[in-house]
Amino acid sequence: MRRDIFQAIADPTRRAIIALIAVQSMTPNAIAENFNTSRQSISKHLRILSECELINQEQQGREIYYSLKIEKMKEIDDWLEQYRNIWETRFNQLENILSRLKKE
Amino acid sequence: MRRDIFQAIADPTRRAIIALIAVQSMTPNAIAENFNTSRQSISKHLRILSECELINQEQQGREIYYSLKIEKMKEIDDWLEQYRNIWETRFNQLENILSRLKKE
DNA sequence: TATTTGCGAAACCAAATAGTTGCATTTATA
DNA sequence: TATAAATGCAACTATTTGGTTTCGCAAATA
Repeated sequence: MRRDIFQAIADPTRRAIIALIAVQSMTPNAIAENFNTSRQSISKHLRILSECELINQEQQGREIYYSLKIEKMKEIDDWLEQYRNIWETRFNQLENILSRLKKE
Repeated sequence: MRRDIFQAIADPTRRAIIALIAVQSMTPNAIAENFNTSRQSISKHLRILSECELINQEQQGREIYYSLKIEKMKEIDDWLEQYRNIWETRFNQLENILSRLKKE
């Protein structure tokens, strides 16, 4: 069973959940209100996000507040780093070509 | 059928293919040599990457050279932007707290 | 020309996924 | 105390996924 951050963000519903709880912690019910799917399916997504260590949960009485572990999102950023180098190099090369063309 | 860049990078084999062809364009056979899976399964991954518009292909005789559309990777970076703001803010807040503690 | 090579596509299969329904448990409230 | 609300979990289902095997086609080569 693959359980990494790339798996976590592959599903559009999970990306939407991430966007919601990035702003403020929310209960499963409150999250589910934003989708036209059942509360249980949201709970399953939350479990997956939890297994990927992408979210925190805090029990408050009978409610559980979920929030985003923002630092985990940085892992994607780290992975992207190698490609960012490539596209910036290409962009600079393009700039050089353009400025050379301009001079001629 | 979901076919977006997040789907594309969800699979570890596809991430490895992306890493390979980011450096230089390669044929399916050459790519497959780097994995212990069949050429056909690599071809299927290439088709998915193609449907996500993540790769270019260039026919050369009977060989097809695949390369990464690096600018497409930037889409992930754009999506990350919103979260980058959050984690940088939090980091700055932490820094402020630390420097205040230091002064006291 | 006959054979080999590189490739994509189709048919098939097992496992994973996303969703549902139906519980059980704990906490709040009438 | 009885009931309602918030939640997680298990069982089940349909669909998707990643892989294999087999095939056909076009290009290279003997």
